[in-house]
Amino acid sequence: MTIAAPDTRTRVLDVAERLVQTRGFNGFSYADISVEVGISKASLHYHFPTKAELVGCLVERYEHDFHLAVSRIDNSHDHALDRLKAYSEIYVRVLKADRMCLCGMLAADYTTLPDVIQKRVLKFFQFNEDWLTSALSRGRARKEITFAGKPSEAAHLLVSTLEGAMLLARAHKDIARFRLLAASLLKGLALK
Amino acid sequence: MTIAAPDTRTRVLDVAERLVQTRGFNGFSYADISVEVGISKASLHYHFPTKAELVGCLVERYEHDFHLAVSRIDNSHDHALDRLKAYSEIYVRVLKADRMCLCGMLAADYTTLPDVIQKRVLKFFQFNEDWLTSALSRGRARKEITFAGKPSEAAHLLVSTLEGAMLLARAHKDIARFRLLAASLLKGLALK
DNA sequence: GTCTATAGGCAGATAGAC
DNA sequence: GTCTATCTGCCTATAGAC
Repeated sequence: MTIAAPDTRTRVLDVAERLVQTRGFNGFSYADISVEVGISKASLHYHFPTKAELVGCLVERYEHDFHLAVSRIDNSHDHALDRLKAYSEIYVRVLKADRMCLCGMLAADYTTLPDVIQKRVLKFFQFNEDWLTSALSRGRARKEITFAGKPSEAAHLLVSTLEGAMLLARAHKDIARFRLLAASLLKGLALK
Repeated sequence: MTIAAPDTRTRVLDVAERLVQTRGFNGFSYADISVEVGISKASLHYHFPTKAELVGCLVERYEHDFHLAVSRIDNSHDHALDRLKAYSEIYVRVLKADRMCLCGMLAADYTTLPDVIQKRVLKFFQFNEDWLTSALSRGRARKEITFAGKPSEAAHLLVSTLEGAMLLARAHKDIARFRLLAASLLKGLALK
C-alpha cells in the first residue's frame, strides 16, 4: 500500500495544522504557510478564502482523524484498560511532535475565534467525553476497571487532566512526566 | 481600610492582564489597552517600552499575588483538605471572571513568547507544584488525607487537572462542572 | 506623563494576468 | 491554480512637542 503524494490543499492543511498546534490561532499568518508550502499568499486564498475557513477545515479534519483513531481502538482492544491506554497514547504522539492538541490550543484562543470554529471545538470535546464515558461505563460493567461516581464525570476528569498535562508538558519539554501522569491515572482505574 | 485609586501603571496592568487571560499573548494589542485605559498608545510605551516587558511585569505581579494567596491559605487553614479546597477556589475565582489562568494561557502561547517570559511561566508552575507537594506531603503525614505515590506526582496531577479543566470550563461556560470536578478531586484525597 | 504624528512592517484579503 | 501587484488596516515602536 503506497501513500499518494499529498495535493496542495492537503499540504496547506498540514502546515497550517502544525502552526496552530504550536503557535495558536493568532500566532501564525498566511505568510508563514506561504513560505513553508512554497506558493504565494494569494494562491492560499484560492484554496481557503479566509483564515476562518482554513482553520474550520482544520478542526473538521482533526475531529475526523480522531474518530478514525478511536474506532481503531474499539476494534483492536477489548479490555477497558487497554482502550484507555491506547487513547492516552494518541496524546503522547501529539506531544512527541512538540505540539499541543489542536482543540486544546483553540480552547485557549476561544474568545478570539469565529463562531463556527467555537462550535466545532466544543463538538470535539463532546465527542471525546462521550467516547470515554462509554468506554468507562462498559469497562466498569464488565468489572475490568473501577472508579467512583458517574462515568461522565470520570470522562470529564480524564479529558481535563490529559489536556492540562499536555499544556504543561510541552512548556516543560518533558514527555516522560506526561507519561508518568497518564500511567498513574490508569492505575487509579485498575482493579485493586 | 480604604483602597487608593490605582495609578495609571496599575490600570494598564489590570487591563492588560484581563486581555492576556481572555485573548492570549497574540490576541491583543496596545491599541486595545489604549481604548480601555483612555490614554494614547504612545503613553503606554512610556510605562512599558515593549510588549515583552509589559507581559513580563504581568507574570511577575500574577506570581506575587499567587504567593500572597497561598500564604494566606497557610495562615488561615490548618487541615490539608481545607487548604486544598481554598487553593482550588483561587481557580474558581478566575473562572468566574471569565478568564483563563494567566500562566495557563501563556503556556498555550509558549513557543511565541520572549525567552524571559517563558522562564517566568515555568517558575509559576514550579511554585504551584512545590506548594501543593508540601501541602500534600504534610497532610498525609498528619493522616488528614490519603493518596498513592509521591506527593510531587499528586501535585502534578492536581495542577494539570485544574488547568485543563479551566481551559474546558471557560469554553463551555460551565463553572458548575469545574466545581464538581474539583470537589471529586478532593474527595479522592479524603480518608476512606 | 501625555500627546500628535509617523515610521516601517505585517496582517488578511482582492484584482486581474497567465 | 498560481502568479504579481496592490489595498486597507493594524501592528509595535519612536520622535519630539507640551
